[in-house]
Amino acid sequence: MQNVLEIVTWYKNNLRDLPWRSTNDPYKIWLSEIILQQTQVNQGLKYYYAFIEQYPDIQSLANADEQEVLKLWQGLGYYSRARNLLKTAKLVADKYHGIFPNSMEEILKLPGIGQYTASAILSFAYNLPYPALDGNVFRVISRLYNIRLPINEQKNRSVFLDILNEMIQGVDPAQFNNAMMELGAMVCKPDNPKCDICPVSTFCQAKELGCASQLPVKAAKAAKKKRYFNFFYIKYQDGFYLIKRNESDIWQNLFQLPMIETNTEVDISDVFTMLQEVVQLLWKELLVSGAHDLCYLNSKKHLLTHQEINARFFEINMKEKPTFKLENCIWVNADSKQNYPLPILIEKFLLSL
DNA sequence: AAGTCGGGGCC
DNA sequence: GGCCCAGACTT
Repeated sequence: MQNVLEIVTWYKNNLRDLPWRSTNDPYKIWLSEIILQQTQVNQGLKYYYAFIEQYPDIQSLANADEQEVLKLWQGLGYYSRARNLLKTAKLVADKYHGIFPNSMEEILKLPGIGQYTASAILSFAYNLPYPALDGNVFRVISRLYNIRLPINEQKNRSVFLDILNEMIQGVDPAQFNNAMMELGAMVCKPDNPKCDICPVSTFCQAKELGCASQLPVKAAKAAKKKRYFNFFYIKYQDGFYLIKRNESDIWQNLFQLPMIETNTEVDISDVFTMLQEVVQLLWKELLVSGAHDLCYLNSKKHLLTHQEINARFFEINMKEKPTFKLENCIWVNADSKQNYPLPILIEKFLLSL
């Protein structure tokens, strides 16, 4: 295909001199690919040098301990990459005699290596014709061929791979993959693509249609759900009740004020209904379950995740006829940036009394 | 299929 | 402030 030749030729004349491009040592290729997952080249470069210096080959890495590796990884983010790096080093050292496997089937079994990284290693280290489909390549292909299928939907992946498998025929696989990513990183950028210097602008359908900036398409993420946690501060004698959360949700196993969750903001007229449910919950805990999950504060820290939690507290005095007072209700809006631990939510409420 | 893991660069 | 980056993994 003509556009492939243009891209590869452009790459040969304009490539950045990056250390992992002047080797086909599978260890160095693999290391660079792990470091560069979701990481820009400029950010990953110094970590690559540090790792190569500290661990010049896979055996030396396999002998390292996890804390040492994590220390070297510090600041890069996505720390499971570092843990998987060590796991794979040990695996390759032990089960593959220190030689990186060279088949798709074997390489995909290694921790931290998915479809992209497997293809990258197989092409860069062993020159096998597997197209590497990363964020750059998704963008280049979607623009070149005006493909408006969302790139974050798994079912569309094969559309891109089919095209790439055609393109990679007859050219050097390593150069092809490098060229596509380099084009995406340096020219066909997310914002302000440099179409004026692009070697394939005359082949590009997005360029022709003037819609490059709108590609690639990503399916909208589902709207964040709001959850409404209606807490009841139920006084009894000198104390009040806490009840344990289950383990399949946020704040796993933490104790909290008895609570009814709703998916909309409750009307004050619903409070009595909720209160009846809460009292049933408490009685069930007290009488049926033997109060295993009742009644004291657990200080373990579990942080709020991405969901937006709206917490409302109702003060109930069980000595009298159950009542609530509006002036004793407070709202706590905890968003993902604030990361309120549950104990702090409860504390805020108790301090406000 | 959706959620999670991060720090940095860019608009 | 939102999106993106040489994605993989768990639920």
